[in-house]
Amino acid sequence: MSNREVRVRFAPSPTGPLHMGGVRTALFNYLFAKRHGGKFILRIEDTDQTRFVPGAEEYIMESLAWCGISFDEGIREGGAFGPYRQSDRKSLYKQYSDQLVESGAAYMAFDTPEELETMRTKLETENAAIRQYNAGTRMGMRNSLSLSEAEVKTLLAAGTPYVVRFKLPNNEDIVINDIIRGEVTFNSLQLDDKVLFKSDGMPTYHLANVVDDYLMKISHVIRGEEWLPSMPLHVLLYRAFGWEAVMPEFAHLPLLLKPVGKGKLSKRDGDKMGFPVFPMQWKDPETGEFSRGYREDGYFAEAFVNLLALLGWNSGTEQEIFTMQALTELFGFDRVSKSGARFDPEKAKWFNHQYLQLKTDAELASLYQKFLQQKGIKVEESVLVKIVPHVKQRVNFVHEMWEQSAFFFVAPESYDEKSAKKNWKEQTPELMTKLAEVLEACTEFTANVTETTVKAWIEANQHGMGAVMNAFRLAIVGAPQGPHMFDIIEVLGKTETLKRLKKAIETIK
RNA sequence: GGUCCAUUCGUCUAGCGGUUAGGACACUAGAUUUUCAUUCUAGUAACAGGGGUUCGAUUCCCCUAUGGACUACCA
Repeated sequence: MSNREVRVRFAPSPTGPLHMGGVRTALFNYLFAKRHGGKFILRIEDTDQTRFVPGAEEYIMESLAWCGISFDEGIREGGAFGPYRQSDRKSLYKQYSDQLVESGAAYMAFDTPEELETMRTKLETENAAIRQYNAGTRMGMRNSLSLSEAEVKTLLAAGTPYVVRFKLPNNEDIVINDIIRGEVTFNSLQLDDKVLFKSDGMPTYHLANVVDDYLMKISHVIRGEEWLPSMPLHVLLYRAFGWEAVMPEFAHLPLLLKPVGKGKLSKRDGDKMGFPVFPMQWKDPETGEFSRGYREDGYFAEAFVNLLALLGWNSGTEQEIFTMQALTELFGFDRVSKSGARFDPEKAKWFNHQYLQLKTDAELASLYQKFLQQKGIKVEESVLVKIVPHVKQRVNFVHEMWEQSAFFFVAPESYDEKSAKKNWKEQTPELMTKLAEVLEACTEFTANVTETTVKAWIEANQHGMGAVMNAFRLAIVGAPQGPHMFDIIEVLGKTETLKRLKKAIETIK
């Protein structure tokens, strides 16, 4: 690896919400930058004006901020290499395009979309081996290479729209080193003379990306595997510009695949299988349709980052839980795998479970209180601090604590029929009445004291643990669920406990 | 169709010529238990196939198969 300053960029296109695969690409860039004390840059690639989606740019920045992925330079952060939005750099690209045309590395093409379409279908029906617009076909098209100088002049004078195409070498092997994949070989005949500059006055991704990476002194291009096929074009561009000496190194990340079936992970999979594919909720400005997000679904940002980091990378140890800090110290491409990773929503939940257990009771109480507030339930945080430790290990998300602890806040309105049938026998009301007396007599209503007292009473009278406790649970909780009974009644307090017992005795038949 | 990339338990993965092929998620069983969970213990489960190279291949090479990506005046 060269010893120049590490400068990497995340270059999304603001055409919609950022997919979790995109977040992972950003994450790996960020980790690599931090690991090497380099800079991380956000560059917005919006050269296609027709695909602009309002709010997408903000969404990208907010999602990454939520994840704890920060930029050193970008449209908000500023920096010495700006502007960082390609539409704001528009005036810059034409000269580079012209430079290539002048040097003969590129040419002007006047073909209309219809003509291109005709060529493609013709080549397809002919079953031609090469269907690209390149050395094999370009002389049959209308461009500054096939037309005479006079014809080109006439077309230009008439204001005929044209694009600038890269002139690929004929039948040349291009061998490139990818940090993750090693040596990859392409032949120029299989590539095509890509459009570099569009007739609307904007550069295409290919030109803009190379020019900007050069101007921003990018040292490593880290992006998804879908870009691998255009790597040779980009390398050829660096050569054509004479920038090969400062060309960045390339690393193409494996893709995130669907949990089941074929293909890469898409929005549809999330809808179908009930998991988010976006970091945050997104409202489509056109349709008003909502897509769920990890944040809104109750995932901790740390858990989300952690699970993303392990999709395609591993530490080489058996450790699976990593803080962002730890990741920045350990991350390296030598441990990034080459093959695509199928996303497993079940394991995602497990990660959140792990992070939830790591939170302090006070933190969880505070988060849970916010959730309860939205539900219109007002509970003191001091009470929640007592409840949380009894339910946290049973849940993956803060909101799931509700179903595990609702009975703490609301006395049972009805009683689980199945459990009643099984546990509420003829002599149960009498037994519960006695139990109430035993509890009433407890001077201290802690779990410790009540448990010792009640158990002693059961034993002394040979009542049977199951007979008492199952009915007791039904009376207090209303269903066969929840934590340890004596922990529950300690939180409930003597008065409420006795009240519920009494009501159950009167109600359950 | 073409090009490129990939291929270890169902899934994420460790392995970098000699291992009882390891871990995690999920699953199953047992233990614990006042319910449901948790927890603990145990278990099922993989080198895509075929050729080489080698004393020896999961590991290196080739072919096949399968999967994926790309194949726009989109990124």
